[in-house]
Amino acid sequence: MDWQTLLAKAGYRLSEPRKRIMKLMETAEKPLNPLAIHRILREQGIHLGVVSVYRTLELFFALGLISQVFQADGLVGYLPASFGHHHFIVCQKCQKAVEFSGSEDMRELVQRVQTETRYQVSDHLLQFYGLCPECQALLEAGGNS
Amino acid sequence: MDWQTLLAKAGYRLSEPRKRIMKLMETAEKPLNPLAIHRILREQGIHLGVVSVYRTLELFFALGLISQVFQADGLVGYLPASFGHHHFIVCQKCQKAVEFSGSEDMRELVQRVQTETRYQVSDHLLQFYGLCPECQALLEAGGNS
DNA sequence: CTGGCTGCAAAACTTTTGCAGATTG
DNA sequence: CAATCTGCAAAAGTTTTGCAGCCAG
Repeated sequence: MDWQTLLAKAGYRLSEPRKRIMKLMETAEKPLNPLAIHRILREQGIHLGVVSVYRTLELFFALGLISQVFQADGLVGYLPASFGHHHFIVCQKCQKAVEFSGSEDMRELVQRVQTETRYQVSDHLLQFYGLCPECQALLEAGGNS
Repeated sequence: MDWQTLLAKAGYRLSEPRKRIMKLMETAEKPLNPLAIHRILREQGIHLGVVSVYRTLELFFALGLISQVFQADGLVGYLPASFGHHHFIVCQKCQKAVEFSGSEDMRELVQRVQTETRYQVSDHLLQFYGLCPECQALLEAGGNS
């Protein structure tokens, strides 16, 4: 089911601002926060109220259309969410992020942590930080700055 | 090496506000953000400028004395950091958090992700959310609200 | 003593709220 | 058309900056 259908089924309208924001999110490679989205759209000549950006992101997030990503510097951004668990790896140089699949590998760890801490684990947050292929190549090519 | 020595070696002074804040952090069970720390200390009759709290936390974090914790609702708080990698499990009911050890179990996963994404992994963020023993007991006792 | 540190005030920035008017279904 | 949605304005909340005076080493 595409997001427009999902939105409609949940009783929401397909407005122009929502279309614009989703279109941007769909192509986003880096985590975007509300003000960044507002700024980028404005640079493209699309002027939305900041408030609408906040409200739209809140809605999309509640509907599970986008995920929150925690950046190494503590800021929080959004990225489009595919289904299932959402784990991202973020490039520390260019911020480009991609999703990777699978929390299957974590079952053992979850077991161990439950035994060790006596907490009952119900969810987890897992992100990796590193270098994307492009930035690795740049560094190897000698762009060592 | 204790934090006071570490602070001194790094060329910083051991001021009263810093002592107060570290004393609070050392006993913190839940992630605390700057304003919360300011509020708690004020409730204890200790009045610091909000600014000092921000600057002190920034310093402690830079020195690795405290860690950032990402809460399920997207807010960021601080907790004391023991050494090595800092992984926390946070209670979704009372926010109490404890550290758990070991990223050894993640080696395989890191390998797989590196192959899958072609990113070079250098760091990771791993947190669990769940129920602490106390909150589990409360729920079982019938406090099902 | 003296350079770093605190805390005030104020500015800058981010996020939320209330409401009139535009827009979607 | 009617209810939802947008966007402005303004408020509320958070974080940063500048600076005078204080204090740890």
